[in-house]
Amino acid sequence: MKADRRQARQAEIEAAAYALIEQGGEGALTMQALARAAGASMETLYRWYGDRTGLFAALVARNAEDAASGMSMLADGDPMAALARLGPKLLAMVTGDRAVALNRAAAADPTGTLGAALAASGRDAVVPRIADAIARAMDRGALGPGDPAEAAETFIALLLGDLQIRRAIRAIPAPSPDTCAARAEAALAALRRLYPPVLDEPARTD
Amino acid sequence: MKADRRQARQAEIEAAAYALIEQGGEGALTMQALARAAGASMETLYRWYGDRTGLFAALVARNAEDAASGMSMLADGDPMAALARLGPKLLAMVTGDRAVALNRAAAADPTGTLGAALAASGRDAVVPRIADAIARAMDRGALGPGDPAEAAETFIALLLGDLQIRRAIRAIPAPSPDTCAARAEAALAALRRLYPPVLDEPARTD
DNA sequence: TCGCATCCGTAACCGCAATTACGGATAGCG
DNA sequence: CGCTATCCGTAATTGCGGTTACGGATGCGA
Repeated sequence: MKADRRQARQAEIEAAAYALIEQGGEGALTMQALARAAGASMETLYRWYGDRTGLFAALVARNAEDAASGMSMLADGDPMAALARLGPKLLAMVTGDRAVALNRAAAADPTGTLGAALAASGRDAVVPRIADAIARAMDRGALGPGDPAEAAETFIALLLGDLQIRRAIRAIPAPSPDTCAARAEAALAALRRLYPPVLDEPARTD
Repeated sequence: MKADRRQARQAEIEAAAYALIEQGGEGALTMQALARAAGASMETLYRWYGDRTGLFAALVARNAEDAASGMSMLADGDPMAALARLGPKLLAMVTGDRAVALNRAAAADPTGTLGAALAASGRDAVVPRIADAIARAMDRGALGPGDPAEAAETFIALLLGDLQIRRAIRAIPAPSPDTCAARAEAALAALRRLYPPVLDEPARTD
């Protein structure tokens, strides 16, 4: 099987895995169920992914790719506008069925491998970008001076709060897009009040 | 077995259960291991708790009792001082090994029973108390006017952030008491800046 | 065309832990 | 003193799902 063909096949398998997860929870993602749903054999699954944890690690990696592609908005343009666009999207993503299922799987993994991968490709990748955007906003005067890393942590705390753990334990349903938008807006407004811009020249829009 | 004797025996069993959890993770809490550690029989465990989920529910209930006893500080005296004392304790509790293990167990429970119990006896019990304290602080002028419930949510978000889910997936170790204290202080300071007290008479101390 | 590698489908194998069953001991109680 | 209820200790039972094994099909290079 040529390399690109195999890439495509893996994408199919992982898509089937996510379909199982989103439909029946991460408990529904058994190797047998995946083999049947993807039309693959056990032998292939184990040859390609090693074991069940490896499969989940691959899912984490794929999720990270998808997430990163939706985050390019942070790179350029008005940083505050970028944060305003990022907030709802990020919130919806981390409280979505996929991310929640991955979190549950990581919580159930005694080795911590999955959790480390999830954190590395998720939070640890996103927060520095947010800190960069905040630093640019501070440079422009759209936010008052301060430690960008600390401000980014505060923003994340305001935006996400404890929603993820509450989702993980099934205490709350997935928030609606409207809820995500409102919460993101409130988080950004609070960030502005915690780092109030100096008065004379509030911001640029270039 | 008389009722009080049985109460004491249950307390022993549940203490043994927590000891197992804190030592080897929630995966180490098997019914057999608990029976041996507590010197109890399978028959008794199943007669008293029904099944494994029932056992965890009992652990949640006991944890809630212990937590509530440490929260009486919110009732009286200076509300801001009460929040200042509560913050580090609450943060240390929800990121402690016990609470994290219960969260993991709830995440692994497909029925959501455990998660509902955990939320009801935990967050849903605490946040209204915090809102009450904030309302009193607003009345006294120690905080500026606003919606106490909303302010309580903000305080929780600032205090806890996403620490719980990161603990659950083993992305971070348990925070030290110093870290808890610093974070709680920062959260309260931020709350003051988001709800700045009016100038003339900042607070009372009665 | 032949041989090899890889894949599919299905069927074992296997360990683990929840759950159930049972015999012996002990305490309250008429 | 027997009787009953409850508990302890240990041993089956059971089901589930990860993992492994194997026979047949398919494609690809020599």
